[in-house]
Amino acid sequence: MNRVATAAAAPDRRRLPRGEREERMLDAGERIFGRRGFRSASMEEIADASGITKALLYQYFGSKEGLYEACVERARARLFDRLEYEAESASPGRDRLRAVIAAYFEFLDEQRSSWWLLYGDASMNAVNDMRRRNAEVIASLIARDVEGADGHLDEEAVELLGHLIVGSGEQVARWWLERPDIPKEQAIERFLAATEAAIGSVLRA
Amino acid sequence: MNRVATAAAAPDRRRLPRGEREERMLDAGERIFGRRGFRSASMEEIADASGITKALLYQYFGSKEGLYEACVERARARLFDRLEYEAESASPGRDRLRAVIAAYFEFLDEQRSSWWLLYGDASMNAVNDMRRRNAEVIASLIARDVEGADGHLDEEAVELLGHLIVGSGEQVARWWLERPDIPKEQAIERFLAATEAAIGSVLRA
Amino acid sequence: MNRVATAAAAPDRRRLPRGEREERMLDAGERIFGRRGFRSASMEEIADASGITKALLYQYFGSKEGLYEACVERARARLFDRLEYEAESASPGRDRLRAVIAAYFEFLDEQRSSWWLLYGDASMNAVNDMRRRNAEVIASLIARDVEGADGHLDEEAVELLGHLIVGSGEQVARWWLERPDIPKEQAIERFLAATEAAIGSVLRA
Amino acid sequence: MNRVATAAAAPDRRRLPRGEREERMLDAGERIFGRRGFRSASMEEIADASGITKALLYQYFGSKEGLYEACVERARARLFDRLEYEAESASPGRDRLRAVIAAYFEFLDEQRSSWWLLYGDASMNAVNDMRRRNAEVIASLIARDVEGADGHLDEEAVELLGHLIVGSGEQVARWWLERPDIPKEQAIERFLAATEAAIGSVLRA
DNA sequence: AATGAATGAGGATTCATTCAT
DNA sequence: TATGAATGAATCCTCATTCAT
Repeated sequence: MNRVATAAAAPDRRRLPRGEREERMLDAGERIFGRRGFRSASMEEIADASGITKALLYQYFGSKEGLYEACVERARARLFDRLEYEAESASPGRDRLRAVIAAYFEFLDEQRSSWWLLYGDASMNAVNDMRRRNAEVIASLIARDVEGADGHLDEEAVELLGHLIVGSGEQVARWWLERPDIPKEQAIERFLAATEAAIGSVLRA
Repeated sequence: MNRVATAAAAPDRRRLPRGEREERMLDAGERIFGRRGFRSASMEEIADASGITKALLYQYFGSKEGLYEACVERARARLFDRLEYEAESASPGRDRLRAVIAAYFEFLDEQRSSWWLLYGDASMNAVNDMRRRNAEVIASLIARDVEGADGHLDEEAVELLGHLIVGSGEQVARWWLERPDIPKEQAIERFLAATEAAIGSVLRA
Repeated sequence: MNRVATAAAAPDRRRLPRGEREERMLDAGERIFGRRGFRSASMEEIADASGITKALLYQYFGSKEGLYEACVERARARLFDRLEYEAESASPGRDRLRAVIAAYFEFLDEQRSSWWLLYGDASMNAVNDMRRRNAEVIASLIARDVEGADGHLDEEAVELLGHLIVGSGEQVARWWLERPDIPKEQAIERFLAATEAAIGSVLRA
Repeated sequence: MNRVATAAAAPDRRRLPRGEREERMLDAGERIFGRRGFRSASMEEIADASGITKALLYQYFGSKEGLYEACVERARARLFDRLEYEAESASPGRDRLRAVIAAYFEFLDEQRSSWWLLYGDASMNAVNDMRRRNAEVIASLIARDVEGADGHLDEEAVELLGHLIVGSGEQVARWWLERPDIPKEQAIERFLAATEAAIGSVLRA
């Protein structure tokens, strides 16, 4: 019964548009995976947390791993959309780098819940793939700036820098998030200084 | 029964001194955890691989987690003993840094099997604890060198550098181990350049 | 698949209403716990005996202890529903007491299989809790009869009587069930005589 | 080394006379079985608690069940030696009954640790056997008193009384030990009144 | 007489996943 | 589309017990 319901008022069950249901599942997944890690999280708990049944989770995402990947992907997109937007908006050079790094720390600060998906379970392929992709994006940002200035470019040096920055960003984030006494601005300036110096030094060599 | 055996050669069954058995269990643990990750590895498989029964594994290490931690600890010790030895042997400054970094890449190259224990499952506390300890060791190495030269020292800057180097070292390792075409010396020089520049730049700021 | 089955007769597999399955699990639990005792009984065996999988047992009862408690509870209810029904039906005084005691021996005689759940594993909390509750019920039956007659009442004396009767009933049952040569009526009359005398003597004191 | 030691000063290891070692094992068994129940208690824990090795436990008692039975037996002896001593010392009739019951409550009060062995795990044969033996002892005490007075005797009535008293004594003990506010004397008087009345009423019938 | 190393077997519990409805 | 009932397969861990020394 309750079939003909005004779309707006229907309080909780049934008849959510596909997109919205999906979003809720991802929210729950993010929360639970974040809390427990991939292996320890159970589909049961995720289903409960999103208020739908396990069977539906499988209909939407196929498997636990599928759901996990979708969660990681969404979290990554949230971060990188922002970083790329900052990169576009700022003028090249040091300012652009600062803008991107600042946005990164901003993100960490705001989205503590989802950060785990980005750095969490290193044993998952999805996480390592993401690290690789992130390194590539960073490498290409570097390449663009440098190319502009100079014209030629050592591909592999830039690649190494991409990974180096991804790794340092990850561990510095882990550290900073547990040190609430360190002011964000200080962390940003130092990370910026280190990164800029590293890039310069490697590319100049 | 009691087949006539030369006391020395009796290969593996029964009555080994505690230390030796322990070593074999850790070997097996390292191998299997490395192959499968913490959660997917089963105590059964590890027991089989070390030629003993699960029960004995529990008698020695108390729990799966206990065994895992012992494995991580041993692998870490192998690495850091070496790094610290190099740090002692070399003269301060750039040479010392190069010696340590070179030893690090050497280790990666030789001990692919155990590297996973160091960087493997970020969801395990043991791994994160290890990252923290490693960052502290690195920070104190930096501090020693810098103090010598100058006398005062920004504690938190050095701390950040410790974590930054741990993180970049981890991800650069991950990358380099999958790129057999990149010569070790090149990787070392670039990582050295980046690291030295980062240290200098952060401490000078 | 889906062998042509008359909807009604399909004997046991798949898709039973919750209540019915539950009942069958409890039957099996009662049988197996009764045979082996709590600790020696295995969930495996109980699952097999009820024709389902262990997992379902856990879905319904949460744990072995949960299942055990449910079994004890059901057996206790079977007994006490009957005793209380008899107590209501009979007229106060000696007749009521005889009716209740007779019903108790009747129950013992008919439900040998479930009696173990009531007196079985004294080390289980569930059993001790049950003894306490039974003592309370008996105490309140006594209290009602006596109050009617007289008006005032020593609470603690009645409490002691409740426990005394629970204990003697338990052990006399244990004894009588192993002495098939003792006629039920004789046992009833003697237990009645003892109980009535005990009540009178304690309350009069 | 340390072979020729003065018997008195040898601090802890080796060279305990058999009897004393055995006593320590039984002490530990009593403590641990009492705390955990038969099935949950582990030989490991008992060995640790008595400061000797599991293997020795097996050498002395053969099996876990053997050890348990020895513990039960010793505890039972402690109680019944006392009860029988009281029975001998007192003059026949009501005084004797009171003396025995008083000694019983005394024992409960003093030996809370061992009481569990007497009433503990109803699923163990040893406990049920003991209940039977206790019932027989009590029956024979009753028989002796009554015979003296009168000459003839209904065997089965006395037998029932034995079990009735064992059972009520057990449950009343369970109750009283959890009700520290009930004075011992009151409990004794009431239990005495009930028991005497029960005996009288059954034997007269 | 006493030990510590070692084992075999079993048991509870959990989970991803499927299927009838 | 959505559900709740059901499963099969693993997995960790514990224990009584034995045996070489």
